[in-house]
Amino acid sequence: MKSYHHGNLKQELIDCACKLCERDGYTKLSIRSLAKESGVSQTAPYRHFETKETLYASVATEGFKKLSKACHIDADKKITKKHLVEIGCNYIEFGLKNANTYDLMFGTAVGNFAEYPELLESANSTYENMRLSFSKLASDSDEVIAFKCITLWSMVHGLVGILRKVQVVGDDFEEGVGPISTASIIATNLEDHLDKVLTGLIQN
Amino acid sequence: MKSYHHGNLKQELIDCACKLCERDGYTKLSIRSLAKESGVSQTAPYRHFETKETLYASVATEGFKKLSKACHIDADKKITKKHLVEIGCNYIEFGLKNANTYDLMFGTAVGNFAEYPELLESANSTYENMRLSFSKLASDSDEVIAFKCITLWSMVHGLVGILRKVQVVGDDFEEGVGPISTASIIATNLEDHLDKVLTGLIQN
DNA sequence: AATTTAATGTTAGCAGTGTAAACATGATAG
DNA sequence: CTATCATGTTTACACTGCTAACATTAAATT
Repeated sequence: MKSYHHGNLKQELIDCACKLCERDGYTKLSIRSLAKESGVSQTAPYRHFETKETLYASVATEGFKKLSKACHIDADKKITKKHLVEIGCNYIEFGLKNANTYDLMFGTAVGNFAEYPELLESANSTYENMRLSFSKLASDSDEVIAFKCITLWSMVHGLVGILRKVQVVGDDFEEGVGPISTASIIATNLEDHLDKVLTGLIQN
Repeated sequence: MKSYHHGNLKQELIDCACKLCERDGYTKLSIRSLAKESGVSQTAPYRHFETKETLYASVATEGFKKLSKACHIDADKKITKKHLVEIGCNYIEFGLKNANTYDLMFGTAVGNFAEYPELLESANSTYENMRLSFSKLASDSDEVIAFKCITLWSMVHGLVGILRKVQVVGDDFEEGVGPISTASIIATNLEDHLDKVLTGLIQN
């Protein structure tokens, strides 16, 4: 016989939401189905999440934590360009392998991060980690470091978007000239590619 | 007295959808509200759009046409790096000024472009235009041109995403070091920025 | 010109959604 | 032991995408 109180509902809902979000995309996720999945009444989740956006925020928070971890390289030692390439590759790999979660993190489903302290914290910490890596690469000023950081971020973020989108666009172009084949070449030589575009950004 | 047949419903629905999509975001758009707006019964749109995704596809198609136009530079004459920077700036400007439409075009709301011939055509033609511009810049091989094109595209696409996202992330960093202030510097010096990152990509 | 057909509209209704309000249960603090 | 409060349930509302059956009228065929 099951007890009236679940005991660990909030965490179970988040875990389940993360799983379903990644499997079907966040648009397919409904609070009701989530509740059913956890064997609980359809409005029970509202005791833990004020609105659906709050739930989204929790899933996105988990996403940023994972992204942060994926992009972390443990090096007290001096960081080289190679490390940055590695960070970029890991970032892109995360974006491609967790595409649906990535959409939630960088789309408009959660309107204002500032309303969700944990989300804000995890997102900022992802940025901060990247920034630290750059700061270990060269003795640039803080402003220059921040600049390089945003630039790298937008590069890898853009690659994730385009590499994904291009797979969905028909390829009635000549061999080797269309977006799909081109993107797939880039995708299979990610390291080389990142190395190349990073060269314009940093020296050494 | 109004006639039973509207006469131009499909186009009116598309126009209205474009407007509402851009104003409120595509998630807020409902077929029913759209129908009401056009003074027609709630299921009338289904005579012109099989599913909601079909409607999305039409809006996205309009978006790609506008983007294509925004990125077009008329130059039979030789193209320079400056022109590419201009294309990039126009692209980013479009993405920022038509953010909600841009989401529809590059998000997952329309799953498979190949199912919507007009959308496919308009998206591919946007790419083809960019490619042509690059081909007039230098006498590279087709493969190299395609490569540069995808690279530029992912750069500007990424900048659109990050510049937008960053505005939504709280900025509890030191002055000039956080993502918001950094991004805003980039945004207000877009030309310089693009020029810099493009330099690694092309020579001349 | 008359008639059939196909395109385009309407009405009614289903199943699913987010969310609020009122109530039930039971863990915990006094 | 009792009162409180977090957490669960039931019920209900307004909204959504979409389907089926029917109505109207423009266009095609005879």
